[in-house]
Amino acid sequence: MKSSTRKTEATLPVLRKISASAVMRALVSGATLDATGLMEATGLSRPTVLTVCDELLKLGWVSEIETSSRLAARSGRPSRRFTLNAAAGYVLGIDLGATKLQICLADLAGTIVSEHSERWRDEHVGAPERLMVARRAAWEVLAQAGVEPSKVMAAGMAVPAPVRPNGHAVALESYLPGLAALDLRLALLPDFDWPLIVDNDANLAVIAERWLGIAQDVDDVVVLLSGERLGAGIYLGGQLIRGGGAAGEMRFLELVEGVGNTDAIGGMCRELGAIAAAEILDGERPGHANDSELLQQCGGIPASMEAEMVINAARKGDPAAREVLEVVTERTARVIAVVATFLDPQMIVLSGGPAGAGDVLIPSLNKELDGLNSAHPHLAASTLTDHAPLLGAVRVALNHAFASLLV
Amino acid sequence: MKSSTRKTEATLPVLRKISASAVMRALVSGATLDATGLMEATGLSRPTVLTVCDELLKLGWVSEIETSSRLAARSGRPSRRFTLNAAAGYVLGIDLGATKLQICLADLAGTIVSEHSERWRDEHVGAPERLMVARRAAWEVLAQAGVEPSKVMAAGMAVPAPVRPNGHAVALESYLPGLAALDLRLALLPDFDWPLIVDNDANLAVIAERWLGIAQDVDDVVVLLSGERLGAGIYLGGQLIRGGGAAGEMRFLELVEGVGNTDAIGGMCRELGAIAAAEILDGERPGHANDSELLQQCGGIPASMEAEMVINAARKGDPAAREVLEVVTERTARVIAVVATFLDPQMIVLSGGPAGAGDVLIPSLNKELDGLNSAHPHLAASTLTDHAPLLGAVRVALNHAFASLLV
DNA sequence: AGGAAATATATAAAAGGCGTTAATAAACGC
DNA sequence: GCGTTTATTAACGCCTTTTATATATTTCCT
Repeated sequence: MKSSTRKTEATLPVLRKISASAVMRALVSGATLDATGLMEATGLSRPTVLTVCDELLKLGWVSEIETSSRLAARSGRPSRRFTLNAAAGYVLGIDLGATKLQICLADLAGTIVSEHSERWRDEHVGAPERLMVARRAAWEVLAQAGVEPSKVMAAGMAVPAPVRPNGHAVALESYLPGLAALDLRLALLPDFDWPLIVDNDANLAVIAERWLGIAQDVDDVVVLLSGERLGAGIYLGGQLIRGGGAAGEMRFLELVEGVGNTDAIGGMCRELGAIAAAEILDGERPGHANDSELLQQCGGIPASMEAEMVINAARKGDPAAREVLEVVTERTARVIAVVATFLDPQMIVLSGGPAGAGDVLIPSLNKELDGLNSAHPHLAASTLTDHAPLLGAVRVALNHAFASLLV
Repeated sequence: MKSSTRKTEATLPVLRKISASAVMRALVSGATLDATGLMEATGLSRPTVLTVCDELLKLGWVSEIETSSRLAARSGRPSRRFTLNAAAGYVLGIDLGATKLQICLADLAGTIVSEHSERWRDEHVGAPERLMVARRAAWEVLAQAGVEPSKVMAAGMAVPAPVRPNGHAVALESYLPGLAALDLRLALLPDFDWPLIVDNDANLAVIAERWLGIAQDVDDVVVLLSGERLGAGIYLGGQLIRGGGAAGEMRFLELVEGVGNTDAIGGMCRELGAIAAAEILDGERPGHANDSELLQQCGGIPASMEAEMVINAARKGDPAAREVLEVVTERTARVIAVVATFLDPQMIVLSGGPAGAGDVLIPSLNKELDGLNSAHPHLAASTLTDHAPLLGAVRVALNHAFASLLV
C-alpha cells in the first residue's frame, strides 16, 4: 500500500548505468548501429558510446558486426557496428489457453526460434495435468532450438483468469479446476528454475498489441479478448492497469442492459452459428428464401452452422446473415459503449475469435455505436490471430530479462 | 501518440539534481530535519546533504531554523535544521463549481493562507461571467493574505466537465453555457499570467483524497463525486487515469440496468427528499404511521423534505426512512458494482453530497453490494466535505510548482 | 598504378563535476 | 578540560565532455 521510499542512488556509477541503458534501448529493437548512430540515438558523446559498447560487448549483451563486406562504402575509416546479441539469452512464452497450450522460445530480439502448440486432451482435466504438459513442452521447444536451459532468462505465462499482484497465483475462480489453488511458481519447480511472470491473457494481449500489433505506440487502448470468456486488457496512460489483479474482468456486464450474460459475449462467435441455425429452422420468414446463402454455407445442414459460415454469407451480402450479425453486434456494441465511455481510450481492439471477421464486424459495430450515446474510439481488429497472449507473455519475459540493464 | 525519444541526460549535474530532488522530497511534507535526518531520508552523505541544502537555501526553496532555543538539548555541536520555505511561493486553487465558486491561496507547504467562497448569483449565467468573478476573487485572496502576485507560481482549477489533455479546455458539453467553447488559459489572461492547470473536478477530488483525505497511500482508488452530476476520479496503478480526458464520465450508466439516468444518480441526495415526500403523500401504508419520524423531521410539510431529514430519520431507525434509503442505495450500489468489478480498485470513496451521510449509506451500500455478483472493495466516505476538488486543484498547482525541482 | 589529400572514425589526454570516505575543526553539555 | 555531536575541509575515484592525435579507408590526381 505504502509506496516504498527508495533510497537515492546518486552515486557516480549510476551515470554509467544510464548511459548503458540508453545504448541498450537503442539496440533492443534489433537495429544495427555504429557509434555515430548511437550518438544520435542517445545524445552521448563518442568516447562514452564506445566505452559503453565495449563493456556491453564483454558482458555479452551486444555483438559486433564484422565489417569485412562493406555495404555502404563511404570514405573514411570504417565504423564498428553494434547490434543486440540476440543469442545472449532466451525467454519462454506460454499461453495456458482454454482449449490448447501454446508455447514458444524467443531470443532477446524477440524472434521466435521454436514453438509448439497442442490441444488439451480429455485426460488433461485439471491444472496439475496441464502444467505437466507445459513442462514437457518447455523442454521440447528448448531441445528443438538446441538452446541450453541455462540460457533461459525468464518465462512468461498467460492464463485465462485474473492473477494476483504477486504474479504467481490466480486470484479468482477460473475455467480450470485447481488453478486458483496453485502457486504456479512453486507448481512448476523444479523444471522452471527461471523467473516466471504470470498474467491474465487479456492483459498480455494488450501488451502484445502495443508491441507488435495494431496498437503500436497507442498509450490508451483497451483489448477485448473474446474466447471461452470475455476479458479486457486495459492499458491507460502508458501503463497496464491491473487494479488488485482483476481489473478488466467483465462480470459487470451482467448489469448492463441488453447484453445477456458474460458467457454469451465470450462465445460471440459460437453464438453466431447457433442463432443462424435457429433462424433457418424457424422456417421461411417473408423475404428470406430458405435456400439462402446461409443454407449453402452450411451444406444444407443447419445444425452444422459455424460462425465463419455466417460471416462468409454476410460478406456476400446475404440479408439473413446480416440480420443475425446485427443481433450479436448490437450486444457487443453495448459492451464497447460502456468501456469506451467510462475509460475514454483512443482505441479498442477486438482480439480472439471475432478479430478474423473484423472486416464485417467493425463497420457494423461502428454503426451501432453511433446509435448509442457513447464515446466512439477507433475500433480495430487484432492482426495477431490467436498469438496475442503468447506474444505478450514473451514480451513481459523479455522485459524481465532486460530489467537489470535498463534504467 | 508516439512516446517521445528523450535524449539521455547522463551529464554530471544530473547527479546533483537527483540529490537535490531527494532532499526536497524529504522536506515537502513540511517536516523540519537536520543533516542527520536528511542523510537517513535520502541515503546521501553528510557533505552532499549540506552542499545541497546550501544551494537550496540560496535559491530560497529551503529555510534554516534558527537554533537559539534548543528544544532537545543534547550534547555536541548543535545541528543546522532545515525546512521547506513555505513562503517562497504560493499557488491558487479554484473550484468553479456548479453552485458556487471556491478559491484559496496556499503556500508551498500546502497550508491555506486565505480563502473565499461565494454562490453564483443569477447574473452569473455563463462561463465568461463566472470567470470574471473568479478573477476578482483571485485578487481578493491575494490581497487578503498580503501576497504579491509575482509570488504565485501556479494555479489549479476544477471544473465539473471533462477536460482536454492540454489542460486548458473543456472537452465536452458541460453544465455551464459557453465553457466548452473557451480556452480557459486564454480567457483568464491577462489577470492570470501564471501557469494554469485545469482538470475535471472528480479527477482532482481523487488527488485530494490521496493527499489529505481518506485514501492516503492507496494506489488503486476511485472517487465517486456526486453533485449536480456524477463523475468518477480514477486513480490506478499509482497514477490518475485520464484517457482522452473524459475517463470517468458516467454517461455509460444509461446502459446499466436499474440505475435510471445519470442525473438521478447525481442528485442522489436531492432525490432522497423527493422520494420520501412522495411516500408520505401516498398516504398511510400499513405498518407506517403517518406521524413518523419523517414527518417530524420536515415539520409536517412533506414538500419541504430534504435529504438530510431522511438521513436523520434513518439514523433514528425510522423504518419508512430506511425504506426510502434502500431505493436509492440499491441504485447506487449497482453503479459501484460496475466500477468495482471492472477496475478492481482497493477502495471506492464517496464524495460530494452523500459523503456526509456515510455512516448511514455505507453499511447499506455494503449490504446491497453483497447481494450483487460484484467485487467488493473498501467503501469509504470522504472527510473533505466539499473541499476535495479545491484541494486537488491546490495539489496539482503545487506539483507544477515543484516540477522544476523534483526529478 | 601509385601516392597524396580528404574523410570519417578510433583513441588518448585533459578538464570539470560530483559523491564518498577520512581527517580536522567547531560548538556545546557536563 | 573532556566527551560528544556536527560542520567543514581534503583527498580520492569515477564519469562525461571537449580537444587533440592517430588510424583506416576512399577518392582523386599525376
